[in-house]
Amino acid sequence: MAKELAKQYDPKEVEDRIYAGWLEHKYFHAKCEKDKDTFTIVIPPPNITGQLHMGHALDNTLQDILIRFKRMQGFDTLWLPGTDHASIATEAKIVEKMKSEGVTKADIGRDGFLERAWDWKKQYGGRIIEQLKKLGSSCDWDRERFTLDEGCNEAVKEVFVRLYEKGLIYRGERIINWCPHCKTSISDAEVEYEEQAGHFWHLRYPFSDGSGYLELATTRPETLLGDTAVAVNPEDERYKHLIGKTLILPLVHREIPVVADDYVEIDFGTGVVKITPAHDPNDFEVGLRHNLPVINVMTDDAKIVEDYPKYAGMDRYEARKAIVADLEAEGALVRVEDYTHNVGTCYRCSSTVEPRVSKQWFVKMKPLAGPAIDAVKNGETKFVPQRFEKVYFHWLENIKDWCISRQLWWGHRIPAWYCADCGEITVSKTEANTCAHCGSKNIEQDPDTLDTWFSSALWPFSTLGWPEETEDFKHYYPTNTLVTGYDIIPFWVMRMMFSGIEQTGQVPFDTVLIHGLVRDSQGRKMSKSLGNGVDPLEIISEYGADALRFSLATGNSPGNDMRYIPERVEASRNFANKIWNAARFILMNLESEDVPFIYPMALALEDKWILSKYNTLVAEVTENLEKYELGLAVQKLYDFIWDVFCDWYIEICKSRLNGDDKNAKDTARSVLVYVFTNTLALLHPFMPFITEEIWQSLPHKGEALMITEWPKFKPELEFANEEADFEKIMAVIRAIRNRRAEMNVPPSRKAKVCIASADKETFEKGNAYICRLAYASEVEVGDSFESEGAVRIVTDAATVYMPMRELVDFTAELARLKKELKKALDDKEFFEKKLNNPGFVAKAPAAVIEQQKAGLAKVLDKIQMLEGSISEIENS
RNA sequence: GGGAGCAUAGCUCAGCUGGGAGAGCAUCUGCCUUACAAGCAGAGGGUCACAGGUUCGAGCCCUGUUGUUCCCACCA
Repeated sequence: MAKELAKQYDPKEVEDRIYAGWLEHKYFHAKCEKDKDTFTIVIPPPNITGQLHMGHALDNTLQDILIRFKRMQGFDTLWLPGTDHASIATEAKIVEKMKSEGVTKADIGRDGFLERAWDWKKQYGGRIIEQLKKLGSSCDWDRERFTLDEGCNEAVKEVFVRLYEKGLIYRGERIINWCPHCKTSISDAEVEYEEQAGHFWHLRYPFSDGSGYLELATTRPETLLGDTAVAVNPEDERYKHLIGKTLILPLVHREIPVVADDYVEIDFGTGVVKITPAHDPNDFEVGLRHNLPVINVMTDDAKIVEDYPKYAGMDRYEARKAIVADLEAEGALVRVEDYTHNVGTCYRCSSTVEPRVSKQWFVKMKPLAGPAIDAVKNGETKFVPQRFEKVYFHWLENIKDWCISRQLWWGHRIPAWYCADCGEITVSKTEANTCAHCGSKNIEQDPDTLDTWFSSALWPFSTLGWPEETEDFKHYYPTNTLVTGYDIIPFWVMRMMFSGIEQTGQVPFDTVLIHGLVRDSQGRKMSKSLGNGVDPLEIISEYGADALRFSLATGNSPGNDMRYIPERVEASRNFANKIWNAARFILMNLESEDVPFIYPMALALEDKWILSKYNTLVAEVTENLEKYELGLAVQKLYDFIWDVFCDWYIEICKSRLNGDDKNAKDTARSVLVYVFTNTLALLHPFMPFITEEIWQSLPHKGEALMITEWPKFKPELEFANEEADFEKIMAVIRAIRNRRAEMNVPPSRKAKVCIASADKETFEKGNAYICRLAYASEVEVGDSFESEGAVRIVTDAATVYMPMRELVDFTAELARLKKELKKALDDKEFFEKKLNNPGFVAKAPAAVIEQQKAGLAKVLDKIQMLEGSISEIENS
């Protein structure tokens, strides 16, 4: 940065250059320093299909803030990046692309498909990484991982085999959620429910003995083909006597029993439920209890199977129409009613999920859930904010076995082989050639792959080299903070917790920092279909990454959703510009032989004030960051830099900088540089680019701001008395400005300012800048002044007289002073009431009582001065 | 049906362990004061949803009500 700087900050010119510099010096690289405490974050790996969106921008901004903060604090920090193969999402995209070329999976086969998938990964997998760099993410790119890379693959196989051998992974025929579009099973967590308008078809099933009918209702008449019973509640007086009788299933004309089961609600509908074990999870349970046959009526793309020739090949909705028509023809349809109900949909493609009985692999969850619950209950891992523990507990406490097999090709292939001779399963970490049970070579590997979340669940340790006892694993595991959105708790956080505990014996991280969603300016979810998404890259190119990061960090509290408001990014950009200009000012006042700030030096009152303020800022920002109150920290930095440092301190320094006193000038310069560069350090985690750029061009020690030491609170910089004294001067300046504005006096019209105060010493110190900031021609400090024809301004420490006779309306002046007096008397009453309250004096903490007493004393002084001024006017 | 969040200035939101309500934007007034008009100085604007309670003291804690958003469950 040259000494002649542009008036406006141009992030485009700075950001890529600064980032390249950091990379070149390997500042992001974790060196596995054994003597240091570690701070580790593993990135929530974005999908390789993905593009950076606002959610990523928020998530990664928060992580980068924490990592940069801890790095400056001297931790051996590791932010481990990577991407997720996202089996179902990626496979869907590739299939879609193939479709446009007229190619199907069957055409090219498994190997051909995987080849395409890896090409895809090569082409798009790096895209989002480049986008994360634009944001300023200080990830250790040398350690970048991929959920499907060799190491992760090893970890997956290791875990699968371990769990299998412990009996925690099993294969079984269960009812699962099936997506007919993706043609794969999906887990319970991957089903989203949405309300849909539908119908309630009231049907009647005749008794086989011809003794009448039983009426029931269904929302899915096509499943009738698979009915194997009808159920009633055992306590239902209407139907008790019918239990055990048989009915003739309409259309199919199969004989099915009437069974009794508690699951049936007496009060809902007719109190009779058709039971289709193959296509409804509740019915499946009923079926198990009553030993009912399971009849699958649908193919993997939700068409009716060939067993029902009339409907075979129809998809479920076509079949529904046909079946309803036939039921009507057969006289089995009583009536149709409109009905809205919740329908399960696939979280990836939104197709209606078809519950289906199928042979799949499952993880037995109960034994794994217990320790994961305990780890949070006993505080080994805590959620920020804590309320999300409830979500976590709720999921784990009600968890069902996790269906982990997917009928997909892109993913970790299940390491299980089936023997054609003895029918046994061989599970092995390495490629199996012979059946472990009978030695036959006639074995074949399971064609399915694992749920993409199976590998994500291992991410905090698989990425560190586990199951090998690597140096990285020993040094950096367990990790510290996991940063993610609340929507990912059931998919990922929970699974990392039980996997980490089960596999490594330790929780994978000590803190889970939860953030909300970034919504559009109207509070709607950003989505492709609404077209309301905001592209972070466009924002970065228009306003700069720092401005985007700053907006995302400001005014956001953990766990709460936030809206993306364009004006806020603009405000953040303005803030960056403000900092830039403060830097310009300081630079233009520096001289080549500039003196460093070495305490103690001959500090002026205002120097002690700013140092004291800065010192408090250090303590507060550090504490806020340690407590994950990032929004509070950044707000304080904003206020300090803009309102305290720029609007007051810089302005005040101008008189010394423009003056002839060399020592005073040097002191001002060194304090300016000291406070500013250290404040840049505090701001660096939030706005890394501009702070680094400016810091580099100011006098500094060290190579780069991002690796300098985090500022520390220094007792020797605490100046409580000077702070209070200086506030008196500020109050006077503000009061004068206020009065002048009210009287419409332009700044160009200077006036003499006379300050009468018991604390003359303080006001004399401020003489020079009171002149400057209060538009005074000269400032005189004394015990009392000739008041005739003067504007009177009363603060709690001084009475100010400004001789401006021709501008003063004394009637109005008197009214104003009386109004202020009234206000002061009210304040007096407020304090006295408190201090005269025995309960308050007896129970309130001493500090609070002191505070009230001090307040009262100030008000009393003010009242005295106001009364003096009023009587002066009245007597003149 | 169960659970959670939110309700604070015109708008969007902060408000840390309870101690006289804050910011940004918008509005109004006056300023090109040699770092910054993406700026400076000032002003107006709030019964902190409502009703109770605890407390010397409540935006903050407790109970209830209303409105709103979300998550889970799924009565076929």
